Amino acid sequence: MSTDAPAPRNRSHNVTLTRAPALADTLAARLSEDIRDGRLKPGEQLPTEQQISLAYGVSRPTVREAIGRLKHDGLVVTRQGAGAFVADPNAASVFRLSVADFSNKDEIHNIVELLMAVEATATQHAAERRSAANLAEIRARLDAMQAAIDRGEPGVDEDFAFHRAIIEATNNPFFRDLSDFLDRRVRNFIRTARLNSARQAGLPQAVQVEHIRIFEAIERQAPADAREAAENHLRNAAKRLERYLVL
Amino acid sequence: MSTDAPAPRNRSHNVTLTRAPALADTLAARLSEDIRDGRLKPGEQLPTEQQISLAYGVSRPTVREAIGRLKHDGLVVTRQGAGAFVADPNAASVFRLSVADFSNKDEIHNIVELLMAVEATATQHAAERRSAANLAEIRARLDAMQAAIDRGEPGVDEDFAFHRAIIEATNNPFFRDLSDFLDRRVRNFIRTARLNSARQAGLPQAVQVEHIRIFEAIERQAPADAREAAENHLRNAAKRLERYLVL
DNA sequence: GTCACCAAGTTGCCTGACAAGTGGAAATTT
DNA sequence: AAATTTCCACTTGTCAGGCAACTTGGTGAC
Repeated sequence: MSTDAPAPRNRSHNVTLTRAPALADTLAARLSEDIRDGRLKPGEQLPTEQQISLAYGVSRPTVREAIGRLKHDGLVVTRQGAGAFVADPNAASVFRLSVADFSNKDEIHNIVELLMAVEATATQHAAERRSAANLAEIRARLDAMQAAIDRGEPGVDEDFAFHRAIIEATNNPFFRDLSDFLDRRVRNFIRTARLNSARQAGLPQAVQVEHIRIFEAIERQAPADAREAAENHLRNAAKRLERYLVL
Repeated sequence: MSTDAPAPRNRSHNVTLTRAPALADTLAARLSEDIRDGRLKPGEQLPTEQQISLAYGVSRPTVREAIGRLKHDGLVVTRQGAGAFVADPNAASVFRLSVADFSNKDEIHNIVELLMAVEATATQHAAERRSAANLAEIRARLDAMQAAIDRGEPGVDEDFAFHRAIIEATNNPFFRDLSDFLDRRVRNFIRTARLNSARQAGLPQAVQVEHIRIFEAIERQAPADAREAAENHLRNAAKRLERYLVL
């Protein structure tokens, strides 16, 4: 009944799926679901490491690794000697956004929607409070983009750098980090989905016209115009994305 | 020179700060910085677990735990038999937003700014595509808020639920999760900072008037009006927050 | 020159053990 | 009997050592 039970031999339980998802990860995912779906309520104590270890047929280090993840994500807090407890969601200080299956069309749509919201507002803020240095940097990126176009290149990197310079001008690290992540995600998707055809035959120049409108609004510090220009640009970009998605 | 070197005895190296930050956490933070600051470049191989173990004077399980965190955050990828490598930031599929020191006034300001951007756009989308069920839920939350006010309560929970019902109507989990996090964070700050005085003497009713404007815009599916009403509400809320912050 | 094979190195996971901290029950005192 | 102290079982944090699975580069056979 106590702790001297013979250690269960369960190597055969190895889930060995293709490209092993790592035991700790699957366990962490399960516990994480238990919390999010309310099977484990805030403040409630988790089973002890040993109990989980027995219940799931994995070793304690593996359980510790899984719980460590949850702790890292702010879902649980542990107190040495006492146990592990489900954290109060109101006090959680870390937000985790996982874009899992990027082949899902809805997911892309939702991501792009969030991207539009963040970048449009960021562009507005940039117009409100860009410094002279910010403006110079943005102009430099715009010129670099034009140079790339003149060389006949699609200029994806220059495009990204232009937007990044604008976001930087918001002087808000949360906008910067989130926008950076979303932007990378979408651009990477476009790249891997081999939609580069979208960047052909005069399209870059059309994009550049929209960039210029954004730049000019930021230059004359007109927030409303900047937002509208950004919204227009993003709307068109989303439209181009949609169009090439169906192909 | 090989692996038979005597295990270093370094229990005295225990950093024992107040409320022990856990060895693995500090190690993960250091490695994480190395990556973010570019001392470790994308694609580059990390030192082996054993090397790190020796270098930092901790055991291999601890190193594993730290690397596990980085893996979880999408900063590194590991290949059994090969090693651990810094992940390509373009391919990173998880975004992590950590709101560390919440006593910092700038940080609050930045968070609120992001919250405003997300919720205003979310409210707009809610007006665009709320279902009848969504609308009913939002109305129920609005009524519950009114009931709380009539009972003379501040109705913070009802307020939160009202906003949550709106966000839910966007039908976009990214908006929902991010907004949920930011909202909780700000409200929790207000609570702990004992600014409840902000919720006195007719203020709830003033807030409710703004809520009603938002609700009506969503009801008649007027996106622009909904956004404007939400922006107005959030601007006022931010103003109230600022005012009570200086006290 | 090409290909199969092997050995060293690395991560993934396990067992067993001890230290540090917690909380409640038992023992002691009032 | 009630209050206080002491102590012990339990839990998490960390360590050591070991084996299995996998990768990679080099070596030898052809």
